[in-house]
Formats: sequence, structure tokens, C-alpha cells
Amino acid sequence: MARAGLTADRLTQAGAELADEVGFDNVTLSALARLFDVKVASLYSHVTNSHDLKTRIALLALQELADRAADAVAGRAGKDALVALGNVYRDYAREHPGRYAAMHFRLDRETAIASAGVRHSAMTRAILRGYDLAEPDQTHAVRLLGSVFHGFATLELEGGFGNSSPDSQESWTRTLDALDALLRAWPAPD
Amino acid sequence: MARAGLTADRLTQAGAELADEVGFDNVTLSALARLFDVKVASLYSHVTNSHDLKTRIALLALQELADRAADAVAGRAGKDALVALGNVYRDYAREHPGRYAAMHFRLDRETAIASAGVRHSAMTRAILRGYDLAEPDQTHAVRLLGSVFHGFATLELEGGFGNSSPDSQESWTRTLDALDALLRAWPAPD
DNA sequence: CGAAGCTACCTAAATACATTAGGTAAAACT
DNA sequence: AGTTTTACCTAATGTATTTAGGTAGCTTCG
Repeated sequence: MARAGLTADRLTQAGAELADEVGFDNVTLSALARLFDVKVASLYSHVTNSHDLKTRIALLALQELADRAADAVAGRAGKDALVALGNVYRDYAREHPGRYAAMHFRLDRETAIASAGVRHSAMTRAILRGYDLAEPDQTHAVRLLGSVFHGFATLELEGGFGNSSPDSQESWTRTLDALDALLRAWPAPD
Repeated sequence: MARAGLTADRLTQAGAELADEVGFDNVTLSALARLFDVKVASLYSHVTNSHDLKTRIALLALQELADRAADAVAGRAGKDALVALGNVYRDYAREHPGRYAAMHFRLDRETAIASAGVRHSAMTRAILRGYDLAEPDQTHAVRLLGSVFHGFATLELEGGFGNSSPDSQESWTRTLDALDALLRAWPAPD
């Protein structure tokens, strides 16, 4: 009986790939066991349970995306940085829909705080340095950008925009234009 | 043996309430059967399977929210209408998180086309009549508004904004202000 | 190099949900 | 009242999760 050589990391990685193929909700320990040609119970030596596996996939995705984002915004500022960051989010969601969904798996507070999730808001805040926003407006803008990026990616993925004209790429470009214009002329409260 | 008096509608309604309590993903036929003190197999006389039940809950939510939205925007225009529509979405997500999640259950194309989902985009388009946007910009704006509403509601629900200052109500108000300003001064493409 | 210990993987069993096939009794209709 | 319809049932199968306890392969150290 040769061993399969499983580790938590290999399971997480395989789980992430599986998520992209069949959807995050359909990532099961059973499916992973089949993949590695191993009995299900054996996986419990590596992850504590199904929830643990999903948490690990979520953390993987958060980190992967944070890395990409950091890379994309490095050396850019203003609209250039905004577009780069937005594209990283949208492209990741399209290339890795399962991992993207995994990122919104509910983490307990400690795990969330220790996760790469914090880097995401930090980076969004960073690109706002190219615009002239003082607190608390900066925080409002961070939340708005997060909402648009996440909302657009989600709706586009689930086909909420239809597949008719104008195509969603066009809408995305114009959305980024609009956000840039908005941030340059951020309105005072009414 | 007195009968429970089940119908597809009663199951759907109970399923929607259950979704709000335990989350849409945790709505199971088993749980519903327990609720009505009936054997699980009995439910298959009323819904064809679990997927069917979830579809029905999704349709219920879409319709319920479309009704509320229609009510809210009636007799309003411009920013007034924008704020009303935005609030309907956000409030529904907070009051009925399970149903809100249900709305994004993937429907097959026919079902989606026959659903109240189409009323949603129609209403968003309607409030844009208060702003001066010609096609295809109007479609881009519809998609942007959808993204912001959905993204904000989702992130707020899952605690993505933290519970620190400034509170999310404040960000929401400012987001609506920002959208209004943006729509009034919609930028031309670069 | 061989014994000791660690651990990766196993079998077995309990629990839960989804689904189908085929039966019985309550309601509805004539 | 008799017949049809149907709401609900029992029984059985398949799949996923999880725990308890065992065995064989790898590592380590005398």
C-alpha cells in the first residue's frame, strides 16, 4: 500500500481547483478523497473537518488575490491604480469562480483578522491616496469601491447582466471611468 | 391520521422563513418536514426535489422585493427615487438575509426570464429617467447601480465592513449621495 | 542496521439529507 | 354511497460527514 502523500496544503490546493470546476458549494471531502484515491476518513488526519477545509480554501484565495492585487498596483497611482486593482478582482473572479466564492466563506473573527483580508482593504485605501479624500470619506470610498468590485464581479459571474449588448466588458470600462470621475469630484454630504 | 394540509406555496413560504433564520444553504427538505411534522418523502408530492424548492423560494424573494421596490419608487423621481430603491434593497437584505441570498440562486434561463427578476432591471432603468442618460450609457448605469446595491448589501451582511466607525449607515448615505452626483454628471468615455 | 515510535491511511459504524417505488387512508366528486 | 383522487406513509438506496480504533509504511535513533 503506497501512500498518497497528502498534506493539508495539497488538499487545500486540490480543493481550490475543484471549487473552480464544480463550484465552492460542491467541494466535499468525499470528492477530494475520490480525487486522491483515498478513503474519506483518511482526510481527517490532515484537516479537522469540512468547515476547516473550506476555511483553508478561503484563506488561500484571499492571499492569492491579495498577492495579485499588490503586484498590480505596485508603481501605479490614480486612475491607473484604480483600473489595475479593479481588473485584478474581476479577472480573478472570472478565472477562478470557485476561489472567488470561497473568499466570502464566513470566517470566525480571529481567522479573519489574521487573514489576507486585511491587506485588501489596505490596498483599496492605498489607491485612494491618488485622490484627495480625508477621513471619514476615505473609509466611505473604500466601502463603495469594495461594493462595486464585488457586486459587479458577482452579477457578471451569475449572468445577471444577460449576454446581450452592450457586452459587460464595455460596462466594466465605463464603470471604472465613472468611479474615477466620482473620486476626483467626491461630493460633500447633503 | 389528520393531514397537515401542505401545498407547494406553504412549503415555499415556510422555506423562506427558515432561510431567514438558518441561512438559505441550510434550508433542507428534512428540516421542512420536521417543521410540519411530516415524513420527508411526503414533500415530494408538492415539490419535485430540493432544487425545485429553492427555485420557488428564489422566485418568491424576487417577487416580494420587486413589489416593495415598485411601491417605493412610485411617485418619486431623481435622487428621491434612487434613495428609495437603494433602501428597499438594503433593508430587504437586512430583514430577510435568507431570501436575499435565495434571489441569487441560479435559475435556468426560462425560469429567470419568467421571473420577477426582469422587473428589477426595469425599475432601475425607470429611476434613471430622472437623469439625463441615453443608451448605451443607461445600460451601463443600470449595471453599476445593481453592482453597488448588491455589493453593499452583501458585504454589509457578511460583516465585511467591520463594526467599527464610521458605521455602515453613514457609508450607505454617502454612497447614495455619490451615486446621485455621479449620475448627474455621468462622464463620457475616455 | 534493526528496533521503536510516529503517522498516514485503513475498516467499521453512526448520523443526516435526498430521492424513488409502491402502499393506505382521507378527502373530493359523482 | 361508491369511486376517484391525492396527501401522506413505509421501505429502501445512495451519498456526505464524522468518530473510534486498528495496521502498515516511514523515520529516527541506539
